[in-house]
Parts: sequence; C-alpha cells; structure tokens
Amino acid sequence: MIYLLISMKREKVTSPLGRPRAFDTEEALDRAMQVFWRKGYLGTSLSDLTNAMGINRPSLYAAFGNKKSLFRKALDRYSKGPSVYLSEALREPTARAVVERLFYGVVDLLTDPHTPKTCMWVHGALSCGDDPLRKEFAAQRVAGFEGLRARFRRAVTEGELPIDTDADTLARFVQTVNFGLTVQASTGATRKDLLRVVAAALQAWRK
Amino acid sequence: MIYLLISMKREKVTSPLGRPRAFDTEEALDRAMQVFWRKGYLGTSLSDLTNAMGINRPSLYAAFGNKKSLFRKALDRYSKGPSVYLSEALREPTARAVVERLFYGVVDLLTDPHTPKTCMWVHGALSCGDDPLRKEFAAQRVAGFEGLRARFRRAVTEGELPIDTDADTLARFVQTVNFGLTVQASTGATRKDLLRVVAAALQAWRK
DNA sequence: GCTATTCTTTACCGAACAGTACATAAGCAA
DNA sequence: TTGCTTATGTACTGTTCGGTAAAGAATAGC
Repeated sequence: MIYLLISMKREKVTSPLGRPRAFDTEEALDRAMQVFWRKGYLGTSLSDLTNAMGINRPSLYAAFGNKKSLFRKALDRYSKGPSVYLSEALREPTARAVVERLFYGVVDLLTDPHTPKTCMWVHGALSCGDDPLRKEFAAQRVAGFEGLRARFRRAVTEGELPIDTDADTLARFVQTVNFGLTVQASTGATRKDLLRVVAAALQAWRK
Repeated sequence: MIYLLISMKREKVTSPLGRPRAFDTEEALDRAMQVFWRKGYLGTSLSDLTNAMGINRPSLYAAFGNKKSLFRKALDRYSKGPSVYLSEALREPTARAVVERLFYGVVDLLTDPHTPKTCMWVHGALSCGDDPLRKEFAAQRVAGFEGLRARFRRAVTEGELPIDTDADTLARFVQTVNFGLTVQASTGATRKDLLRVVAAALQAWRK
C-alpha cells in the first residue's frame, strides 16, 4: 500500500504541473522553421510566426523564448531534419561517396517542391543584417568545413586518396560549391541547372 | 548683341532652377551603397541611410525616391564601381583569362579591408525577405550567366576551346563558384582560404 | 524689388515592430 | 471545494519603421 503510493507519486513527478499546453511544440517549431527558412531572419515578423504556428504571442514566448531564441531552435531542428544529409554524408564509406552525397543532397533539398528553394544556413546567415547572429553562422560554417576536412584526411590515411592530397583545399572547395548551388537556387536556377554544376564539380574531382 | 542674349538664355536652360542642392548626389549615393552593401536591404533602415548620407529624409526622397528605388540606384552604382570586374572580365582576350579575372576579381573585392566582406548581388538577393526585389535579382543572375555563356561560346567558335565544350555548364559552374566564394567570405573565410578554392577551381578548368 | 521654383528643416503620420501585463481557464494535489 | 501552478486570450507597452505635410530658405528670371 505504501509502496503503491510512492509509485504513484513518482509517476506524477514526470507528468507536468498546471494547465497543459494546447499545441504540439514540435509541430509549432516545425512551422516556425519553415517561415524562417523561406523569409529569412529579418524578413520574418512575430505575426508571421504566430500565424503559421497557430498560437498567440505569449504562448510563443513561454515555449520558445524570444525571436532570436526561436530562430536558433528552428535552425537546430533544420540541421536534424531537412539538412541532415550534411552529417549523414560524412558517414559514407568513401570520400567520393561523401562528396556525391553532399552535392546530390543539397540539390534534392533545393529542388523539393514542398520547401523553400534555399538553404537555411546560407539564407539565415545573409538575412540577419549585422546582428551578432552572423558570428554564430560563421562558427557553423567553420564546423562544417572542419568535419569535411577531417573526413578527407581519414580517406588519405586509409589510402583511398593520394598521400599528397590537400584535404584542406578539397573540403573548402566542396563547401564553396554547395554554397554556390544554394545561391543559384535561391535566385531561380532549375534542378537541371544545378545538376550540371554538380557534374562539372565531380568531374573536377577526378582531375 | 541679340545673339549673345539667346546664347545666355540657352546656357541658363541647362542650369537648374530653384534652390541648389546642398549635397553631392554621387557621394550620397556612394554612402547609401556602402550601407546597403554591409547590412543588406531589410537590415538597412532609413535612419541608417540618412545618417550615413549626411542628409535628412525629405532630401533623400526628393533626390532618390523611396527606399527600394534608392536601393536599385545603389546597386547600379555598385555594378559600375566595385563590381565592374564582372563586365570587364568578359572583355579579356581568352576564356581562361576571363575566368581568372572573375575569380581573382571577386576575391579582391571580398578581401578589400575598406569594404564589406560580401558581394552586394548575393547579399542583396538573400536579404530582401520575400520582397519582389528577389525576382529582379534572379533576372540579374540570368543576365550574368548568359553573358558568360556567350563569351565561352565565342571562345569555342574562335577555336580556343574544344568544339565539344559545354559552354552552358561551364558558365554556370564558374558563376556558382563565384557565389560560393561570396558566402564563404561573408561568414569569415580569409583571403588565403578563398585563393585555395580559386586554385582548385582553376585546376578543374584544365581537367 | 517680386514671383516662381526647388531644396532644407522640423515635426509629424499611421502602421508595424518585438515584447509583455493581466485576467481567466484548465489541469493537479490536498 | 480550495489552493497552486501553468497556459491562454486580449489588449496593451514603447519603439522603430517607411514616408510625408508644411513652413522657411536659397537661387533664377523678370
């Protein structure tokens, strides 16, 4: 009997106190992500957000903090969702496969008819005026570059790539093409256009 | 005597009527360009502009129209000033020289310590939210691509490039690398970083 | 002088911005 | 039922936004 009471108490500790939330935070965050993705940071207003999320302002602030905090959470969700190909690519078995996965991944993302024709990393970084957010994007870019470079270095030590391979330059070149593809798509390039660029870049890979 | 009077009258037709402007419009436009260049379209407020231009609001509206109109004029000035390497490159004697001029031109632009570390075409296109301005940028991107493609086609007919060269893909690839370099610089890449990418891209050119 | 024209200045407009106070509603525990 | 806690809806805050009205000042032509 006493044991039962304690057990009940424990279960109730995990259940939230007070009035329950009337919306699904994950779904609301997903809506927010889509708005930021399409309109950029400065181009998105709180009214845009609350309209898309189907909640009102105080609920947004209680659940996600202010606009910038919500933007960071949306970006985090983006990296685990639409942009997950970036981290998945690094786990491909060969360096060549990594690059292909990156290139075709970004083309698929940029030409998905259901989502904005841009990448949230690039669009976000260039749509926040001179806000300190810019520095956070810079850090993300560096992290992405370093991950790629480490993967190429591994390919060198494993013997897949020639010993004299410049992993640094290679990583930066691949990242640069990816960025460029995003700008192309943002201003209207078609899937065929993008695939041509990818083919040219991959041809460069073979040297 | 009569001739003299007529002559004076003609001269006065060219001289402006009313109170003369107290500022140099070219210099003011240059200041506006720099602000837009650095902060993007949405990130720039009218107060930012009037402060930088050293004039007050009604003078700005009388001389340049509204914010969007001023932005277009600033962009036009940008294309004839900092970004003039784009049109100059097309006049280089060989296709290879065209590409080198484009790549080194954008790197010089992006690493000039006196100007923002970004390109106004790219930054502008991605900093205007979902404003109709985006479509104008898309048209500019297409124009730039077509100019480059025409130049490569000429190089093919002139025998400089192999007859089976795909001028379309080549032009789009070069433009994509240029865009990518801009994003790299916008988020902090150094001159050395950018030059490595250029070297890699030029190596691809040789195939 | 006078009038017409154009620029400058100050002060303002309504709208939109990000963010919040406050009263009320909905759950749980006692 | 009575508290306690947390979420919701309405209505609001002060600020900044892009843009302008109105009056004064500087030039030219007469």
